[in-house]
Amino acid sequence: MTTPITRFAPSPTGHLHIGGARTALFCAAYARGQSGRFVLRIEDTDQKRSSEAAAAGILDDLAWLGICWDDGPEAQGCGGDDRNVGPYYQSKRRDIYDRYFDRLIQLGLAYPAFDTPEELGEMRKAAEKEKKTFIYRQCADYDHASALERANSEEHVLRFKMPAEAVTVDDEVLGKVVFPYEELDDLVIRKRDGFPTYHFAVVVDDHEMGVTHVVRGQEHLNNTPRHVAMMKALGIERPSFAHLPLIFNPDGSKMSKRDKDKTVRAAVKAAGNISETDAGVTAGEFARWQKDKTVQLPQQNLIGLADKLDVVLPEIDVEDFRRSGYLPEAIVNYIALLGWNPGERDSEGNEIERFDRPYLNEKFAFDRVGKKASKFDREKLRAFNFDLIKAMGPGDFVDAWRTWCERYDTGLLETLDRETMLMLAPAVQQRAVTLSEARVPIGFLFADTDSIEYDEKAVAKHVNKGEPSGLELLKSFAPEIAGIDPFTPDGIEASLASFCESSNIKLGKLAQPIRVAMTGSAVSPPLGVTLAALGKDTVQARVTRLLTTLDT
RNA sequence: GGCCCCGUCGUCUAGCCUGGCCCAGGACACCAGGUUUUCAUCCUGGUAACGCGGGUUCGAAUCCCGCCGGGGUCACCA
Repeated sequence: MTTPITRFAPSPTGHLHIGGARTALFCAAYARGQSGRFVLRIEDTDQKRSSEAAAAGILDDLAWLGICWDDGPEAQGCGGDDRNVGPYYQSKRRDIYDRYFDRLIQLGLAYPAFDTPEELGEMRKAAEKEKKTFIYRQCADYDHASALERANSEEHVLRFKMPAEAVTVDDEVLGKVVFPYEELDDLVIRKRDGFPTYHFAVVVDDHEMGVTHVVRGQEHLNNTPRHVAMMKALGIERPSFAHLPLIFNPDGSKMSKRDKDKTVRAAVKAAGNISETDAGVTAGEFARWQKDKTVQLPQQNLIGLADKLDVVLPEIDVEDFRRSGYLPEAIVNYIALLGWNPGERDSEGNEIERFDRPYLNEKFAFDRVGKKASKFDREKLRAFNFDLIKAMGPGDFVDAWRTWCERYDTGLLETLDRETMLMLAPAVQQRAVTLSEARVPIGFLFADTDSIEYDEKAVAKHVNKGEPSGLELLKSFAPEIAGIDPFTPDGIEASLASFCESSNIKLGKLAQPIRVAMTGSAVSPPLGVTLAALGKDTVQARVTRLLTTLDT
C-alpha cells in the first residue's frame, strides 16, 4: 500500500479559522495514524489578498495547537522538504503550472478566452434575467489556432474545456455524488495576471506532492467535479476525497471571520458616539466599514473598539481562542469531536469523548466522520478547558498561566511573582474556566485598600448581624493577626481554627467578616490563601479599614 | 432560482449500513438535592430527541417514496 499523504492548504488572508484548524487536525491525525505524511502548502495565488504576515500567523497558530507538518515551510520546528516536492508557496511554483498549462493547450483542452470582466458580468446578468445559471462554454465557431495567435499580443485568461460528460465523485464521507455536465462550466484556470486559479493549482500541486487524500470543508464539494475532470484530462490519478461537514455558529449561521466585525459594528451603532479616531482608521475607512458588511477592520483595531465598547468579540480564529485563554489541548479535543467521534466506550459504558492527540491519531478515520454540520458550542469547549485546568499540577498550571500572560496580560506578571502564583494556583484552578479568567477570583489582590466598597448585603449579613456580631468578632480577632507565624495558608488556617475553638464560635462566623474586610464581599477563595497572598500588612490594613469605616 | 449536501434531547453525538437487545445511551448545558468557613470544586438524582406523511414488515430511529425544513455553491477568491 502506498503511504497516505494528506495536505492542508490555507490561503494566507488572515488568521487560521477554527474550521481550518479542524481540517488541519484531521489531516495531521490521519497522516500520523497511518504512518503517512502531512503536507502544508500555502495557497497564495491571490496576489491582492495574500500576505506574508498572515502565512506566518497561520503557521504559528498550527504549531501552537500542536499540529505539526512534515513537508512544508520550515517554521516552528516543523516542515522541511525531505521529499523534494517543494516549494510550498504556490506563488513560487509558476514554472510548474506553466508546464501543465502547455500540456492542456496541446491537447486542446485549455483555450484562451478574451472576454472582459465587464462582458462576463453582462452575460451573467442576461442569464439571471432568464432565471438560468450562467454557464460559460467555448463558442461553437472557436478557432483554436487563431486564438493562440491572438493570445500572444492580447490579454486573456485560459479556460479549461469541460468534457461533455457527467462526473462522479466518490467521497469518503458523503459517498457517491454525481454532477451532470450541464452544471459544469469551462472554468478559468489561468488568470489575466498569469497566476493559476485555485482550481488548477490544487490539482497540479496535489499531484506533484503525491497527495493521496484530499480533505477539506464541504463548501468545496461543488468544486470537486471540476478538479476530477481536469485530473482526467491531465492523466493524473485521482486521490480520495473527504469533505468535512461545516461548523456553524449557535444560531445556525456559518462561522465567519466577519462575525467579529458584525458584533463590533452593531455595538458601534448602538453606542452612537464612536468616531474613526476611536477606531484608529481614517474617516473614509470607518465609513466604508460601517456601511459595507464585507469590509473588515484590522484585528487590533477591532479589539480596541471592543474593549472600549465593552463587548466580547466572538471567537472565530484560533488566535481568538488563544487570547481567551483556552488551552490548545482543550481546543484540539473539542474540535476533533465536531463531526467525528471515536465510537468507543469506556469501562463504565460511557462514550469516550475526552482524549489526547495520540488517541486521536490512533483512532481517526474518515468512516466515522459525520455528514451533518455542527454548531460550535462554547459552553462545552469551556467545560473541556475547565476540566483540563483543574487536572493540571500547580506547577504546570502556573507555567501555562504565565506563558499566556506574557502574550496578553503582562501587567499581571508585574504584580504577581511565580511563587505567589504557585500558592494561588489550587484556588484559581478551581475557579477559572480559562486562563484569561484566572485573574477574576483573585481580583481582590489588585484593589486599593482605601477604595474597597463594601457590599451592602454582605455587611448586613456578616458584619452587623449576630450575637456577637461579625464586627465584634473581627475586632477581637484583629490583635491575633500580628502573631500569625508563619503567615502562610496553613499557618493562617491554623490560627483561625484555634481562635474559633477557644472562643467557642463556628469558623464561618469569623470567616465571613474577614472576607468582607478583604474583598468587600462575602466571596473569596479559602481564607488561608486569600490572606497569605495579600500579606500581613495589607490584611491588617484592610481589617482596620473595615473596623473604622463600619463601626458605628 | 439551478445543482449538490444534510435532518436523533437546547447543543455535540451513540444507535442507522447488517430492522427486534432502543417506550432510544452518553457528554455539555439546565433543574433539584448533598458535602463544604463563602464562592467554587466535588457527589447523587432529574427534565429533555428519532422533522412530517405514506409505504415495506409480525416488528422501523434503522429499508423505500413523497413532503417540509436547514445548509453549501453558482468569481479572472480560495
